[in-house]
Amino acid sequence: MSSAGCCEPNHLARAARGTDVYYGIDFSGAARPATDIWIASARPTDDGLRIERCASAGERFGVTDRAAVLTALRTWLVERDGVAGLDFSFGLPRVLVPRDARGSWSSFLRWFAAAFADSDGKAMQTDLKERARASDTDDVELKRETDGPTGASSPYSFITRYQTLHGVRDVLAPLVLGERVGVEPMAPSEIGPTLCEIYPAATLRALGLPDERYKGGTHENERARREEIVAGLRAWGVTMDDGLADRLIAETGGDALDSVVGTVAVARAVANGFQPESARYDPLEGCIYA
DNA sequence: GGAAATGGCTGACGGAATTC
DNA sequence: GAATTCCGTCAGCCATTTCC
Repeated sequence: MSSAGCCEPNHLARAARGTDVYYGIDFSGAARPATDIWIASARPTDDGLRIERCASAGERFGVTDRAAVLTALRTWLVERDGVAGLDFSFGLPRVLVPRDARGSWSSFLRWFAAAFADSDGKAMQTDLKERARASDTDDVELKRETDGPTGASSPYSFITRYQTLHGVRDVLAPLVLGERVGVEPMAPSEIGPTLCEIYPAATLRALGLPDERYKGGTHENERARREEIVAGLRAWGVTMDDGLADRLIAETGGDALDSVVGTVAVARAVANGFQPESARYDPLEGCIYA
Protein backbone atom coordinates (compact mmCIF):
# COMPACT_ATOMS: atom_id res chain seq x y z
CA MET A 1 0.00 0.00 0.00
CA SER A 2 1.30 3.42 -0.83
CA SER A 3 1.74 6.03 1.83
CA ALA A 4 -1.18 8.38 2.17
CA GLY A 5 -1.45 11.41 4.37
CA CYS A 6 1.09 11.51 7.15
CA CYS A 7 1.31 7.91 8.22
CA GLU A 8 3.07 4.67 7.55
CA PRO A 9 1.36 1.67 9.15
CA ASN A 10 3.52 1.59 12.26
CA HIS A 11 3.24 5.35 12.54
CA LEU A 12 0.03 4.73 14.44
CA ALA A 13 2.08 2.90 17.04
CA ARG A 14 4.71 5.59 17.25
CA ALA A 15 1.92 8.04 17.72
CA ALA A 16 1.35 7.46 21.36
CA ARG A 17 3.97 5.30 22.88
CA GLY A 18 3.48 5.61 26.60
CA THR A 19 0.28 7.50 26.22
CA ASP A 20 -3.22 6.59 27.19
CA VAL A 21 -6.29 5.52 25.33
CA TYR A 22 -7.71 6.94 22.13
CA TYR A 23 -11.45 7.30 21.71
CA GLY A 24 -13.36 7.74 18.48
CA ILE A 25 -16.87 9.09 18.96
CA ASP A 26 -19.35 9.03 16.10
CA PHE A 27 -21.71 11.74 17.29
CA SER A 28 -25.41 12.28 16.57
CA GLY A 29 -27.84 15.06 17.39
CA ALA A 30 -30.89 12.85 16.98
CA ALA A 31 -33.69 13.02 19.56
CA ARG A 32 -32.98 9.47 20.69
CA PRO A 33 -29.33 8.96 19.82
CA ALA A 34 -28.69 5.82 21.86
CA THR A 35 -28.22 3.72 18.71
CA ASP A 36 -26.66 6.50 16.60
CA ILE A 37 -23.76 7.57 18.82
CA TRP A 38 -20.95 5.03 18.86
CA ILE A 39 -17.79 5.06 20.94
CA ALA A 40 -14.66 3.08 20.11
CA SER A 41 -11.57 2.83 22.28
CA ALA A 42 -8.10 1.84 21.19
CA ARG A 43 -4.58 1.57 22.53
CA PRO A 44 -1.35 1.98 20.60
CA THR A 45 0.71 -1.19 20.22
CA ASP A 46 4.19 -1.90 18.92
CA ASP A 47 2.72 -2.57 15.49
CA GLY A 48 -0.13 -0.12 15.27
CA LEU A 49 -3.40 0.30 17.06
CA ARG A 50 -5.50 -2.22 18.94
CA ILE A 51 -9.26 -1.61 19.05
CA GLU A 52 -10.37 -2.62 22.52
CA ARG A 53 -14.07 -1.87 22.47
CA CYS A 54 -16.77 -0.44 20.25
CA ALA A 55 -20.28 0.10 21.56
CA SER A 56 -23.28 2.34 21.07
CA ALA A 57 -24.17 5.03 23.58
CA GLY A 58 -27.17 2.98 24.60
CA GLU A 59 -24.96 0.03 25.42
CA ARG A 60 -22.43 2.20 27.24
CA PHE A 61 -24.79 4.38 29.23
CA GLY A 62 -28.09 2.52 29.40
CA VAL A 63 -30.19 5.57 28.46
CA THR A 64 -31.88 6.61 25.22
CA ASP A 65 -33.13 10.22 25.27
CA ARG A 66 -30.85 12.94 23.94
CA ALA A 67 -30.55 14.88 27.19
CA ALA A 68 -29.74 11.76 29.18
CA VAL A 69 -27.28 10.46 26.60
CA LEU A 70 -25.43 13.79 26.31
CA THR A 71 -25.29 14.18 30.09
CA ALA A 72 -23.85 10.68 30.37
CA LEU A 73 -21.40 11.43 27.56
CA ARG A 74 -20.13 14.57 29.31
CA THR A 75 -19.69 12.69 32.57
CA TRP A 76 -17.99 9.83 30.81
CA LEU A 77 -15.62 12.13 28.93
CA VAL A 78 -14.29 14.00 31.96
CA GLU A 79 -13.53 10.69 33.65
CA ARG A 80 -11.26 9.60 30.78
CA ASP A 81 -7.54 9.79 30.44
CA GLY A 82 -6.46 10.16 26.87
CA VAL A 83 -7.65 11.76 23.69
CA ALA A 84 -11.16 11.68 22.27
CA GLY A 85 -12.09 12.64 18.72
CA LEU A 86 -15.67 13.75 18.02
CA ASP A 87 -17.14 14.10 14.55
CA PHE A 88 -19.09 17.34 14.70
CA SER A 89 -18.08 20.89 13.89
CA PHE A 90 -16.32 22.60 16.78
CA GLY A 91 -17.09 26.05 15.36
CA LEU A 92 -18.75 28.22 12.74
CA PRO A 93 -17.47 30.27 9.80
CA ARG A 94 -15.86 33.39 11.26
CA VAL A 95 -18.11 35.77 9.33
CA LEU A 96 -21.19 34.41 11.14
CA VAL A 97 -19.79 35.05 14.61
CA PRO A 98 -20.54 38.50 16.10
CA ARG A 99 -17.47 40.69 16.27
CA ASP A 100 -17.58 40.88 20.06
CA ALA A 101 -17.43 37.07 20.24
CA ARG A 102 -14.44 36.69 17.93
CA GLY A 103 -11.78 37.34 20.56
CA SER A 104 -11.20 33.68 21.29
CA TRP A 105 -12.73 30.29 20.75
CA SER A 106 -13.99 30.33 24.34
CA SER A 107 -15.74 33.61 23.59
CA PHE A 108 -17.37 31.96 20.62
CA LEU A 109 -18.54 29.05 22.80
CA ARG A 110 -20.07 31.45 25.32
CA TRP A 111 -21.89 33.34 22.59
CA PHE A 112 -23.08 30.18 20.83
CA ALA A 113 -24.43 28.58 24.02
CA ALA A 114 -26.34 31.75 24.91
CA ALA A 115 -27.54 32.61 21.40
CA PHE A 116 -28.97 29.15 20.76
CA ALA A 117 -29.87 28.19 24.32
CA ASP A 118 -33.51 27.62 23.42
CA SER A 119 -33.10 26.77 19.73
CA ASP A 120 -33.54 23.51 17.93
CA GLY A 121 -31.41 22.54 14.96
CA LYS A 122 -33.75 24.10 12.43
CA ALA A 123 -33.98 27.40 14.28
CA MET A 124 -30.21 27.59 14.57
CA GLN A 125 -29.86 26.86 10.87
CA THR A 126 -32.39 29.55 9.96
CA ASP A 127 -30.59 32.11 12.10
CA LEU A 128 -27.19 31.29 10.62
CA LYS A 129 -28.54 31.41 7.07
CA GLU A 130 -29.92 34.87 7.74
CA ARG A 131 -26.51 35.91 9.04
CA ALA A 132 -24.92 34.54 5.87
CA ARG A 133 -27.35 36.41 3.62
CA ALA A 134 -26.66 39.60 5.55
CA SER A 135 -22.92 39.18 5.08
CA ASP A 136 -20.84 40.09 2.04
CA THR A 137 -20.68 36.50 0.83
CA ASP A 138 -22.72 35.09 -2.05
CA ASP A 139 -23.45 31.67 -0.57
CA VAL A 140 -25.89 30.73 2.14
CA GLU A 141 -24.36 27.59 3.58
CA LEU A 142 -20.87 28.83 4.33
CA LYS A 143 -17.99 26.58 5.21
CA ARG A 144 -15.12 27.02 7.63
CA GLU A 145 -11.54 27.16 6.43
CA THR A 146 -11.00 23.60 7.65
CA ASP A 147 -14.08 22.24 5.86
CA GLY A 148 -12.88 22.86 2.31
CA PRO A 149 -9.71 20.72 2.28
CA THR A 150 -11.44 17.87 4.13
CA GLY A 151 -14.62 17.89 2.05
CA ALA A 152 -16.84 18.48 5.06
CA SER A 153 -20.30 20.05 4.82
CA SER A 154 -21.21 23.44 6.19
CA PRO A 155 -21.67 23.22 10.00
CA TYR A 156 -25.32 24.26 9.64
CA SER A 157 -26.44 22.35 6.58
CA PHE A 158 -29.58 20.31 7.08
CA ILE A 159 -27.28 17.33 7.45
CA THR A 160 -25.07 18.72 10.20
CA ARG A 161 -27.30 21.24 12.00
CA TYR A 162 -28.34 18.95 14.83
CA GLN A 163 -24.83 17.63 15.40
CA THR A 164 -23.35 21.12 15.53
CA LEU A 165 -26.02 22.49 17.86
CA HIS A 166 -25.98 19.66 20.36
CA GLY A 167 -22.28 19.00 20.04
CA VAL A 168 -21.16 22.59 20.64
CA ARG A 169 -23.92 23.75 22.98
CA ASP A 170 -24.49 20.59 25.03
CA VAL A 171 -21.08 18.91 25.04
CA LEU A 172 -18.23 21.31 24.27
CA ALA A 173 -19.45 24.51 25.90
CA PRO A 174 -20.16 23.06 29.37
CA LEU A 175 -16.95 21.03 29.40
CA VAL A 176 -14.61 23.70 28.02
CA LEU A 177 -16.09 26.67 29.88
CA GLY A 178 -16.12 24.57 33.03
CA GLU A 179 -12.43 23.83 32.45
CA ARG A 180 -13.05 20.09 32.56
CA VAL A 181 -11.26 19.25 29.28
CA GLY A 182 -8.71 20.58 26.83
CA VAL A 183 -9.40 20.97 23.13
CA GLU A 184 -6.76 20.90 20.40
CA PRO A 185 -5.64 23.15 18.91
CA MET A 186 -7.83 25.98 20.24
CA ALA A 187 -7.81 25.41 24.00
CA PRO A 188 -5.22 22.87 25.12
CA SER A 189 -5.17 22.09 28.82
CA GLU A 190 -3.34 19.90 31.31
CA ILE A 191 -6.65 19.29 33.07
CA GLY A 192 -8.85 16.42 31.98
CA PRO A 193 -8.86 14.56 28.68
CA THR A 194 -8.01 16.15 25.35
CA LEU A 195 -10.74 16.49 22.74
CA CYS A 196 -10.33 17.15 19.03
CA GLU A 197 -12.53 17.36 15.96
CA ILE A 198 -12.43 14.46 13.52
CA TYR A 199 -14.12 13.61 10.23
CA PRO A 200 -14.01 9.88 9.48
CA ALA A 201 -14.68 10.30 5.76
CA ALA A 202 -11.57 12.45 5.44
CA THR A 203 -9.53 9.88 7.36
CA LEU A 204 -10.70 7.12 5.05
CA ARG A 205 -9.73 9.27 2.07
CA ALA A 206 -6.31 9.91 3.57
CA LEU A 207 -5.82 6.17 4.02
CA GLY A 208 -6.89 5.46 0.45
CA LEU A 209 -10.01 3.58 1.54
CA PRO A 210 -13.62 3.94 0.34
CA ASP A 211 -15.00 7.12 1.87
CA GLU A 212 -18.57 7.11 0.63
CA ARG A 213 -21.45 4.75 -0.11
CA TYR A 214 -20.46 2.42 2.70
CA LYS A 215 -23.48 3.30 4.83
CA GLY A 216 -26.72 1.45 4.29
CA GLY A 217 -28.08 -2.02 4.17
CA THR A 218 -30.05 -2.06 0.96
CA HIS A 219 -27.24 -2.69 -1.50
CA GLU A 220 -24.72 -5.50 -1.31
CA ASN A 221 -21.91 -3.20 -2.45
CA GLU A 222 -22.36 -1.09 0.69
CA ARG A 223 -21.53 -4.11 2.81
CA ALA A 224 -18.66 -4.93 0.46
CA ARG A 225 -17.24 -1.44 1.00
CA ARG A 226 -17.44 -1.87 4.77
CA GLU A 227 -15.56 -5.15 4.39
CA GLU A 228 -12.97 -3.37 2.25
CA ILE A 229 -12.60 -0.62 4.87
CA VAL A 230 -12.11 -3.12 7.70
CA ALA A 231 -9.53 -5.02 5.64
CA GLY A 232 -7.82 -1.75 4.77
CA LEU A 233 -7.66 -0.65 8.39
CA ARG A 234 -6.06 -3.96 9.30
CA ALA A 235 -3.51 -3.42 6.54
CA TRP A 236 -2.70 -0.08 8.16
CA GLY A 237 -1.87 -1.82 11.44
CA VAL A 238 -5.24 -1.65 13.15
CA THR A 239 -6.01 -4.90 14.95
CA MET A 240 -9.30 -6.09 16.35
CA ASP A 241 -11.11 -9.29 17.23
CA ASP A 242 -12.92 -11.02 14.37
CA GLY A 243 -16.16 -10.62 16.27
CA LEU A 244 -15.73 -6.86 16.36
CA ALA A 245 -14.78 -6.79 12.69
CA ASP A 246 -17.95 -8.70 11.86
CA ARG A 247 -19.97 -6.23 13.87
CA LEU A 248 -18.46 -3.24 12.08
CA ILE A 249 -19.42 -4.80 8.77
CA ALA A 250 -22.90 -5.82 9.91
CA GLU A 251 -23.84 -2.42 11.38
CA THR A 252 -25.54 -0.95 8.34
CA GLY A 253 -25.50 2.66 9.52
CA GLY A 254 -21.73 2.72 9.38
CA ASP A 255 -21.64 4.51 12.73
CA ALA A 256 -19.71 1.77 14.51
CA LEU A 257 -17.17 1.75 11.70
CA ASP A 258 -16.88 5.55 11.82
CA SER A 259 -16.10 5.42 15.53
CA VAL A 260 -13.25 2.99 14.90
CA VAL A 261 -11.96 5.16 12.05
CA GLY A 262 -12.14 7.99 14.56
CA THR A 263 -9.57 6.28 16.78
CA VAL A 264 -7.23 6.19 13.79
CA ALA A 265 -7.81 9.90 13.21
CA VAL A 266 -6.93 10.56 16.85
CA ALA A 267 -3.77 8.47 16.56
CA ARG A 268 -2.73 10.44 13.47
CA ALA A 269 -3.45 13.74 15.21
CA VAL A 270 -1.37 12.73 18.23
CA ALA A 271 1.42 11.56 15.93
CA ASN A 272 1.51 14.99 14.33
CA GLY A 273 1.50 16.78 17.66
CA PHE A 274 -1.95 18.18 16.82
CA GLN A 275 -0.46 20.31 14.11
CA PRO A 276 -3.27 21.57 11.85
CA GLU A 277 -2.97 19.71 8.56
CA SER A 278 -3.84 22.72 6.48
CA ALA A 279 -2.42 26.21 6.52
CA ARG A 280 -6.01 27.29 5.98
CA TYR A 281 -6.98 27.01 9.60
CA ASP A 282 -8.77 29.64 11.65
CA PRO A 283 -8.48 29.12 15.45
CA LEU A 284 -11.91 30.64 15.92
CA GLU A 285 -13.56 28.10 13.64
CA GLY A 286 -11.96 24.82 14.66
CA CYS A 287 -9.74 22.31 12.96
CA ILE A 288 -10.53 18.89 11.54
CA TYR A 289 -7.93 16.18 12.09
CA ALA A 290 -8.09 13.55 9.38
C1' DG B 1 -47.94 -0.88 20.94
C1' DG B 2 -43.37 -0.94 19.57
C1' DA B 3 -39.83 -1.67 16.18
C1' DA B 4 -38.31 -1.25 11.61
C1' DA B 5 -38.52 0.66 7.11
C1' DT B 6 -39.34 4.41 4.03
C1' DG B 7 -39.70 9.03 2.12
C1' DG B 8 -38.68 13.75 2.13
C1' DC B 9 -36.18 17.64 3.34
C1' DT B 10 -31.87 21.10 1.32
C1' DG B 11 -27.80 22.70 -0.73
C1' DA B 12 -23.29 21.59 -2.59
C1' DC B 13 -20.73 19.14 -5.68
C1' DG B 14 -19.05 16.50 -9.66
C1' DG B 15 -19.67 14.68 -14.07
C1' DA B 16 -22.16 14.58 -18.36
C1' DA B 17 -24.51 16.97 -21.88
C1' DT B 18 -25.33 21.02 -24.42
C1' DT B 19 -24.43 25.48 -26.41
C1' DC B 20 -21.58 29.02 -28.35
C1' DG C 1 -12.19 24.11 -26.79
C1' DA C 2 -14.42 26.78 -23.30
C1' DA C 3 -18.37 28.04 -20.85
C1' DT C 4 -22.77 26.99 -19.21
C1' DT C 5 -26.58 24.11 -17.85
C1' DC C 6 -28.55 20.01 -16.22
C1' DC C 7 -28.91 15.97 -13.50
C1' DG C 8 -27.75 12.54 -10.14
C1' DT C 9 -25.72 11.77 -5.72
C1' DC C 10 -24.70 12.50 -1.04
C1' DA C 11 -25.21 13.60 3.83
C1' DG C 12 -28.35 13.09 9.05
C1' DC C 13 -32.60 13.62 10.91
C1' DC C 14 -37.59 13.47 11.54
C1' DA C 15 -42.28 12.14 10.48
C1' DT C 16 -45.02 8.80 8.60
C1' DT C 17 -46.13 4.26 7.26
C1' DT C 18 -45.75 -0.63 7.51
C1' DC C 19 -45.02 -4.84 9.81
C1' DC C 20 -44.84 -8.10 13.66
